[in-house]
Amino acid sequence: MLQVQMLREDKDRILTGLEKRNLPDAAAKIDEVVALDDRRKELQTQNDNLLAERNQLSREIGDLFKSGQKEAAGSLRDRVNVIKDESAAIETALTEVLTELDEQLLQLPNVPHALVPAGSSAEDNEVYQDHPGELPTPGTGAKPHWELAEEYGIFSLELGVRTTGSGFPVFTGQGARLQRALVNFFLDRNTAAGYTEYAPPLLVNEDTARATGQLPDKEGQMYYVPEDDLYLIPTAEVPLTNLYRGELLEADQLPVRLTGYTPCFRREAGSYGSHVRGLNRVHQFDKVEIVQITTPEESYTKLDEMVAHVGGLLDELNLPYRILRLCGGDMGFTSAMTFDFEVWSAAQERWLEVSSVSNFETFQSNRLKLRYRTERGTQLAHTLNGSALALPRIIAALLENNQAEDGILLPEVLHSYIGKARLERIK
RNA sequence: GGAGGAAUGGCAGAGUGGUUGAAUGCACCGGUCUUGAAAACCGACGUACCGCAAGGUACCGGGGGUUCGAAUCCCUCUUCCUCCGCCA
Repeated sequence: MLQVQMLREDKDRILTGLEKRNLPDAAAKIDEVVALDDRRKELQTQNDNLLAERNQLSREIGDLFKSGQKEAAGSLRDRVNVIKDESAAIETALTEVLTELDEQLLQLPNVPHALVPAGSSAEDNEVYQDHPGELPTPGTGAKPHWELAEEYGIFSLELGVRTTGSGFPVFTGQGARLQRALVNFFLDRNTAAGYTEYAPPLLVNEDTARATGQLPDKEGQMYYVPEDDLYLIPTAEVPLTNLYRGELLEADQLPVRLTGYTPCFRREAGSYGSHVRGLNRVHQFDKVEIVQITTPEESYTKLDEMVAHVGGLLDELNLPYRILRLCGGDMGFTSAMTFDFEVWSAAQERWLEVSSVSNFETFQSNRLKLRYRTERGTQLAHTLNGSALALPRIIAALLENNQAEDGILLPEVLHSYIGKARLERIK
């Protein structure tokens, strides 16, 4: 959530930024928020003054009672009762203004960083780091991962339909082992890089979902359990970042680095078709996430650091990838800058997104009330997160890119995790 | 699910209607003393909002109520602890 103070002091920069998102009527929306906040201040000041008078009179009434001056106390009490009525009326108005202000503020997306390109769709994304050299060509007859999955017994969508419904893959045998191997590999690398491992809850309450920005923006994308008013997490970002909701950190506690493995649940309402075959888009998938909490001065350095870390994981897996800097129109609601990692899927001959690394600046921390102490007082921290990494498309790419006569050749870093160097056909 | 108990500042822990934003101890920070450290002593020590400032307002788990006045009384919700039941 944007801070009103920022809207007041930095309107031009914010407008320039929001234009990159093609947000209609941005200027009018900002003006309205500021006007509401003006009204808020006015009402609050009025009310504070009334309450100050009430407190003063109450003290006098107390003194009068002690000295036995009952009549004098009575007349003061009448005056206090008048004040109470006035104050109640102002508070009603204040609550209305606050509600409206909150609603307006909730609708404003984060302001893209100056380096974020303008644009309306994925086509306007900037190729930040292209894959060097030729893309691998596995040769004619290369099979897409959903065919390989059958041949090698990696996962079954049919079994998922039996237990649950479409889009819930069941990993089997060496496929399940591969998945576990990748999770362990990622967690080991992340913890070695200084991230502390957490295993958070997979269901979260409404406050948590709102603080990281999933609500109200992505309401329909999350599975919801009405009985208990809980949401299944769409990413570990939600519980991990909320671990620090409401905290006031000392400067020497920063940066905070967290990592966690969780299944992720996404309704993906309305996306069907050939481009979502196999593991390309599923309702439940495994992901290892990294999160950082840091200062405004350091957050973009940390973003670079996280991008480098994720790139290192893909290097180790020997997967061809490129890095995109998302344009304003393609970026998430809460982000100020996002880098997407895409791996090349040789058989499908297309890029698959496997990681998204973002700096949210103070957008989340404002909702989280996540601050740290400086010499000049408290300040909102910056939050960042990224996938390191999302599993299904990594598996898809590993299968497709590494298929050979004698099996699927696994990258060396995985050998010890999976106990063998290649996956074998089961039929 | 049932029956009890509890929730106060970074921590521990007073406070059951009136200058209590809150005693006291510990921790932390500044200082005195010391060659240095410890000890001792002195001082400072919550957050948010409004205000140029002085200052004002709010906050003692959340919400609501009673009262001139609530950390303190009432209602309600949440969480934690103990016991019983159920259970991976």
